[in-house]
Amino acid sequence: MSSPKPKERGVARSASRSPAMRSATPTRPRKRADKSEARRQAIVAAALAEFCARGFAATRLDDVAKRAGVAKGTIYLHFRDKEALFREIVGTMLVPLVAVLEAPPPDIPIRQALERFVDLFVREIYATERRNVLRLVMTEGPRFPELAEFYYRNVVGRALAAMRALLRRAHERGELADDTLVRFPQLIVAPGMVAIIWSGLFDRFEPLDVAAMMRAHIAVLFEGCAP
Amino acid sequence: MSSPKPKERGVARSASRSPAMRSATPTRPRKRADKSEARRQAIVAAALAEFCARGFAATRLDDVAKRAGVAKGTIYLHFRDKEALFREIVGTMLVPLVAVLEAPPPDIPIRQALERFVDLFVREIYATERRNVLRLVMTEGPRFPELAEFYYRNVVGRALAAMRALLRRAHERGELADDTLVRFPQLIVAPGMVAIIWSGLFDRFEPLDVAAMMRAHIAVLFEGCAP
DNA sequence: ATACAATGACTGACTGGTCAGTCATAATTT
DNA sequence: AAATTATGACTGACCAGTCAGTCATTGTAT
Repeated sequence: MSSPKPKERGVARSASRSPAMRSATPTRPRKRADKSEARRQAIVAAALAEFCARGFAATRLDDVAKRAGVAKGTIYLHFRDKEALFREIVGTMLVPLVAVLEAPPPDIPIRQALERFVDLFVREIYATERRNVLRLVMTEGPRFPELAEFYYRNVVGRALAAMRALLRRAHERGELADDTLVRFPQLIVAPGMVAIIWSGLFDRFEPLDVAAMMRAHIAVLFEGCAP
Repeated sequence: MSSPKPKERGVARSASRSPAMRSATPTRPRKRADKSEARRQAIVAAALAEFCARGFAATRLDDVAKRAGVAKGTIYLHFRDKEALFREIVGTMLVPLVAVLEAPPPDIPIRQALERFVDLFVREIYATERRNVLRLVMTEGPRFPELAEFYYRNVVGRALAAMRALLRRAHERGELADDTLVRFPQLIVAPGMVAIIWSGLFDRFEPLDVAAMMRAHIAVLFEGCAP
């Protein structure tokens, strides 16, 4: 938190464009900054892979550097230390998605809204690297209290609040029999979380069709399982 | 698997009794072996706490020894290495519970059976150290393929199979509208898993009443959430 | 019963290897 | 040439695992 060595650029990076923009083709523009940014991306990608495979403590920065095709010292030009690199990864990749959840409430039946949510989850999280990021948060969170707090404030808390608002509106409109789901919005996402854990542990023994399971879940929630 | 140094005693320990049994009170018997066993227990308990708090890679055996009130070398008299100690812990604490699940199927309505299951989960897992063991498996499993396999074969797979059998019987008896839950028994336990993760990450921000949530879950499953 | 010897559980300083983070030097860009 | 960026050998801390030595307990002899 003290030494200002690596400028620890905030989230808004790669936005500016040098005012004295060279007249060269804009498709291969400023050499220096671009290469630097590309390296940064390579490091982030490599680190994500290594952290996912080994966890925070067991990941070696030598391996990250090798995978990124970069010398170890280069990592320290972009990130203050191992933890900063870790935080960059887990703090960056999921936040944008929350905004989608918080978007103006579509005026459709609640069941349809939940089905859209399931689609979004499968498509934008489960089928992408974000799934691994989520798993990282679940597995490393207990050892990084600030990370857990960040996630509660910026991801989980907000997502759950949006979900709750959606459900409450539906309840008020008479689309839900009671307020159970409003009180426990976790019940909606639980199968998704379990699927993420399952995929990391047991998929090789018994693969799980997440999309089917989550659709089935919504169906049971609405229709009940009694005959 | 090779050097026979720590005798790696199997499950059946503390069974034998020296033939030349001393006539002293049987309530405070053989001093040496008892102390040894007590130490072993202390090490296991200390290791469980440390592994839960820091994860496998970041746990120091020096700390385990200190917490157990024992010298580091002593650990190696009881366990071949750090991993053997880890496996002892996670491989021991949950298996016995599975037998309960596989017990002769009680002849009660499926909903009641599931409510019993929820009770069992809350009482015997969530409210005990076993919750932390389960979390350890979820968080460290991806890095210990044999551990994941052991768990699939001896815990998760068996528990899910028992659950599936229970649900299938209910379906055949006409107590369930379709086979959704038979195909995805994970849907029954999902809220429990989420609760375990939640407790490690977010309980300090927003505590979660697991028992209430799981009861609500069963209720929604059976009654549906439509008005 | 008392003394003496054998046992082996326990100890903790030590070793060898690993790895995060540094910095003098080299390469590249301007 | 000056400035910026990248490199990788190096350092020092850290830690799993070892082993020679200690001593309480147990067994044996007097």
